[in-house]
Amino acid sequence: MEAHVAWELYRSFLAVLTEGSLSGAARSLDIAQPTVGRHVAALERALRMPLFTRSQTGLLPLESALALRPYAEAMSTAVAALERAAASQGAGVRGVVRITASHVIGVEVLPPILARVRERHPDLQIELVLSNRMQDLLQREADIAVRMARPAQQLLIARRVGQVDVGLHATAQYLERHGTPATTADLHGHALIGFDRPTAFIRAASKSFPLRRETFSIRADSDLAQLALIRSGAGIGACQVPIGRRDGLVRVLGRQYSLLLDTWIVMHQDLRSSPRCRVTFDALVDGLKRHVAAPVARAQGLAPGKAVPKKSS
Amino acid sequence: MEAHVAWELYRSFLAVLTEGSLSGAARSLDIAQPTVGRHVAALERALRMPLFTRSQTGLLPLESALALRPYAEAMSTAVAALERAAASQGAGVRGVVRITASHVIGVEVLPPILARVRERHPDLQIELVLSNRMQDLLQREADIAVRMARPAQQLLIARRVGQVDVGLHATAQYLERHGTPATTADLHGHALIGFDRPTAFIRAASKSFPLRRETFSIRADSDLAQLALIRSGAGIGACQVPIGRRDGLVRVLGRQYSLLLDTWIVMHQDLRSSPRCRVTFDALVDGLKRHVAAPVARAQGLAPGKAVPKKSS
DNA sequence: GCGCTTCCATGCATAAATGTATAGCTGTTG
DNA sequence: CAACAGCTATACATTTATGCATGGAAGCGC
Repeated sequence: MEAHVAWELYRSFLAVLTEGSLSGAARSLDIAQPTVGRHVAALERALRMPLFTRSQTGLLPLESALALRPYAEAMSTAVAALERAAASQGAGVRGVVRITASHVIGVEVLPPILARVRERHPDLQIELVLSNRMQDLLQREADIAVRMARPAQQLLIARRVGQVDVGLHATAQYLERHGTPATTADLHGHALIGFDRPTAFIRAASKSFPLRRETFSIRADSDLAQLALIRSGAGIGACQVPIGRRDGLVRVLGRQYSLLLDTWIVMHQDLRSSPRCRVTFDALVDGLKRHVAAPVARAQGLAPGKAVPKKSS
Repeated sequence: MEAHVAWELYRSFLAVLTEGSLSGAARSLDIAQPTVGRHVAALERALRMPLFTRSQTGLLPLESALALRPYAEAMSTAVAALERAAASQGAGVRGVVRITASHVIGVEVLPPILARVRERHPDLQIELVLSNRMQDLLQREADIAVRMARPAQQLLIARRVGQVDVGLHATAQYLERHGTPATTADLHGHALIGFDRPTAFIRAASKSFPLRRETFSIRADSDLAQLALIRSGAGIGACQVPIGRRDGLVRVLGRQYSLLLDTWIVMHQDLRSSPRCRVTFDALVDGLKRHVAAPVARAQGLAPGKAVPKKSS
């Protein structure tokens, strides 16, 4: 490894890795193809190891290159975060905020909240990254995350917005046709919508009630697909109670099947002083509190208000 | 913010930030001072914001520069990690491993363990980073960490090596001169060695027994200093039981003052396949298990073996 | 098999970044 | 107050990196 490796080389290296060819990398970086080729060659010389096997169809990364890839990606996300921060400098709510959330939250819950923020702050730009892996706040892949677990890192600011209840739901039409199950045993013979391969979350949920792949007659790994299936009357499946309620779904077996998920809004503490993040953070806390707490916890408990229809517990 | 900011500029930016002057940065990067000046100017132009106020005595970073600093540092640590990984490519146990641990562990416990590893693997180089903030594994500031808490990130491999017991200790000479306290009340009047400003760890410990600054007649924030004070017979203070035992210290009030710390060895899972990290990880697990478990848990409990002398509980 | 596209590698003219030398300013020291 | 050491900024020669044009090789579709 030579004295100084120019950081540019790493940028080209990563581009080749993601594009799969010198030409592609050159296009994406808006530089000339020979330049990228020279960068890769220089890097290989500097690190004293081959990184790719050249062919006429592109560059095939060697194991060594793959091993280095995560680090180059870390550089890249750092650059992205820096430039995001730079673009948002100065007072006022402007610039880009990247939010990460689960697919369901991102599709079903966040849009109206974000629309409202944007209306109040037209100079604010929002990027929504939907992903179920949530490890990326420290690396600054996102500025703010909506999570279903208390974050353990002390560099993060976390605000709990409450617990969201997950229960079994179906459409009224489905239940009219197939009957409303009154006990767990009644679920047999129903079209149950569930997961295909278990995720970490499902494994955790299995502690409350046994869940096996074979239990379900309709399987989909995408939460959104499951939700869509429930909505279209395909059967009985799990979804967040506030969403089911909003969409006129009927909750089945009530609190017998209930999974309370802690919900947190999380942000890196460095961003506390950034107006754009501050505002978005507060809006998310507010919006999700409204989504999570008010109608649900009460409908679930004993408080008055519009109760979930046809509760059968 | 302009289309493409050369990554080199960020390197120079960070160097100026840490060195405080263009000339200093140039020296540290081994390039010419005007080059660094041009880099900073180019970056300011690209980001459309001033970053420093120039003076004849150096460059003073503006708030904007300070806000961007963490990101530039993230880039830098990514580069360091990449180059570390690159240097250790190929089979065999060679290259650099960075280990982070608390000051006490790093000074009192790790050296013999690391010496043994190094003897077995002469091509292995070890960097020891002592710090009580432990947030840095994901950012790859270090490859392996010795922690006192279960890590919550799922990208990390963690192995529990047991619980290390922390108790009150003093030298035999001190106790001969001042008497051995038999009850908590007896501690009054003794020279108690403790913290100056409470840390997160101390706040957590306070849940077990009340700790206040005023309790102590000798205060030092450095764990190592406290340990040195105990060793030199200055008074009674807390230290890890295995260390006290090894150094011939006498435990005071035995299990009445006992704080059990879970001890974990943690590594990023990407490094699993790296022989150098693998070997070091295993050696740390083994060495710390030996340090933590064997003599202590037994001496503390009821198993036979060389008991801690003069136990007074 | 022929054209078409896409890829990498090479040679060469040009543009860009770098280093050297130097001037000017500031703060410190005797 | 003069000498000195440290810093930045500028001018200019030179090295270095880049882009462009081109050649050859491989895959794809007709």
